[in-house]
Amino acid sequence: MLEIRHLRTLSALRSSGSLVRAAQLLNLTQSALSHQIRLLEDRYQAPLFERKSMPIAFTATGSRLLELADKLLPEIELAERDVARLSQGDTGQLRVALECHTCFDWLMPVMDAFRQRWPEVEIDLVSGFHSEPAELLRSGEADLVIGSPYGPDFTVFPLFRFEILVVMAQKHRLQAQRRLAPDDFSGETLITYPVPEERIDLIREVLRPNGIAFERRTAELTVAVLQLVASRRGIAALPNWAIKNYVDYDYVVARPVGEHGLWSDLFVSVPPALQDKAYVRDFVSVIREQCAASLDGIKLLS
Amino acid sequence: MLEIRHLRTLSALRSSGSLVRAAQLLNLTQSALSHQIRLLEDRYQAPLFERKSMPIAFTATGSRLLELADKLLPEIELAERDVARLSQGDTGQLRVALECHTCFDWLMPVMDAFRQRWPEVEIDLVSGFHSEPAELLRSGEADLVIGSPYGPDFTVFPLFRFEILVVMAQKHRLQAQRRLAPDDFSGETLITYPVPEERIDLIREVLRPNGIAFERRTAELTVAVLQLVASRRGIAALPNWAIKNYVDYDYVVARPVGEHGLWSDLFVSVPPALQDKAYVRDFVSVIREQCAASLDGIKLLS
DNA sequence: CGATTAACATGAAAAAAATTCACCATAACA
DNA sequence: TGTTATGGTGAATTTTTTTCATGTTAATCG
Repeated sequence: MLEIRHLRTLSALRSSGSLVRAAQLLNLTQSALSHQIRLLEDRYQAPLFERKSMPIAFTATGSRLLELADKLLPEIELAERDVARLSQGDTGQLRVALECHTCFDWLMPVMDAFRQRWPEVEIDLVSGFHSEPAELLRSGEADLVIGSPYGPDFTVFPLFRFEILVVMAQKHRLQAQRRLAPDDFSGETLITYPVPEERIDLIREVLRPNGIAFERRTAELTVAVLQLVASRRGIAALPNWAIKNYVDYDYVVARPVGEHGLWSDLFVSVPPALQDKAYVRDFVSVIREQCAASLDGIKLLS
Repeated sequence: MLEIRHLRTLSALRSSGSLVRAAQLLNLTQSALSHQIRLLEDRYQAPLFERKSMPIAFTATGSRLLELADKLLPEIELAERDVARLSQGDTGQLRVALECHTCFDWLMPVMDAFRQRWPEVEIDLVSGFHSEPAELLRSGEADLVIGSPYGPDFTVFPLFRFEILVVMAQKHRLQAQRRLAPDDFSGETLITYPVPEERIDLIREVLRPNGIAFERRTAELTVAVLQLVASRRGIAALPNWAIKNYVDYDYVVARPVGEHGLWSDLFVSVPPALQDKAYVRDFVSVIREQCAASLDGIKLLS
């Protein structure tokens, strides 16, 4: 029997273009999806999509089912939100604190989508870059932190993993290196956001453990950081998605760090009292979905 | 997770008014539905309906989900028919033969619904009352027979069980009996359709085994049979649903036969070649659904 | 060109879920 | 006050879904 689950799979398949990534989106294995699709194809006696192409191409049958999914899935989400409102009451507050400046890039569209879905929940950004986000959570000034996981005191929802790349000006002395080693940073000036050193992955994971000497200079905004980099005042370490456009247009050059690159994981942490709120869970889903769709090269967690 | 199955359950629950009958409609046990509903209620933290009332009354949450079901289920059926058409080709022919005259009563609306759903399938009634329906099937003059099961040569789909009641004129000598025994029929005139004796359940199951002597007279149409009964030319044995209105308006009187009543089972038989055709299966579903909804006192089979 | 990687398929095993079975409780009813 | 019909529940069972381990194929790269 056709089930909603199958429609979600089809939909994820289209938006991700491959079984592997659709599986990530759905928190399933690729194998599970393969079986799932095979069952559907058995049932309808017809293939649903062409696997050889990238992205996959849907057949007429597949497209018809996708059309169904497009009609049904939004209705279902709407209904489930209505039901959640009926039983949990509809008012709420969601003061979001950010641990990393760059997250702004994707948070704004996410918040817009969220406001549409939960008009009665007041969502706000807590401008808490200067104090420790965990403190905001503990003190009750924020309801939700996006950044490192603050378990076990708080309930943690995994978001995604992304690579931190080092950006430098065109024709920088390090441009020749395909990948950067710790020693390469000796004597360089690092442009960062104005946060404590331990909050900067490159310093915490690479420079300090290896005792590398470096200069540091700060800027508030991503564009400002990149502007400084481009004008040869130093190099910076930023998430791959945040710099993609600048790299594509040759404004700056990006290089991975170390053998496997420098990766960072992002989580949502909320007080246990909020963990079952439908709007909180929905907020997490919206982040995951939007980021998976719009941010290149990230890997959804768990 | 909410699934289509749950929406079907909700829908069946509304149209049948009780867990027991909804279960019949869905070919499940009452227990399965009870568990299913409990899971939903756990998930949404709210009851979906009031069990104490008859028919059950839905809560706001339940109603919202029903609203969803009403929106989704028709879309799903439409999509699945479209998909079936894509893979099986869309033309087809369905020549239906009837074993029992009274089935006309419900077959017309069913055929109308079917034509709406499968406009490209040519559905027709084979006027085959005079020859043996099984013969029509074997000779290829009909594609589908409604009546007794013609397995194992043909594929059989169960429809429903109904009670055959004996109808008599007001103040008939047998009216005093709550239930009729074989001997009560001695010397009575039985009004039947013009078909062989072995096709008439009352004769085959009750009168002949007990060696009861009786007269017989035939009429083509149900109204004609009832007219003869009402004007005291004899008694007749007819399905409970066929006579309900006449009994309700005191045109005739109905009595069950024997301790447990005389029950008959109805099936659809098709040649194996047609058994997997989506439109055939859909035809069967439409019959089951429409009859369960509109015919009083029937029990869906299997 | 062989090695490596990435994508999807597949059978068996495991896990999870749905369903049935057997039984209980309750209310309506004759 | 039994009788019947309804729905609930835990345990057992069956079915379905998912994972695991592994295979195949095609593309990529040094």
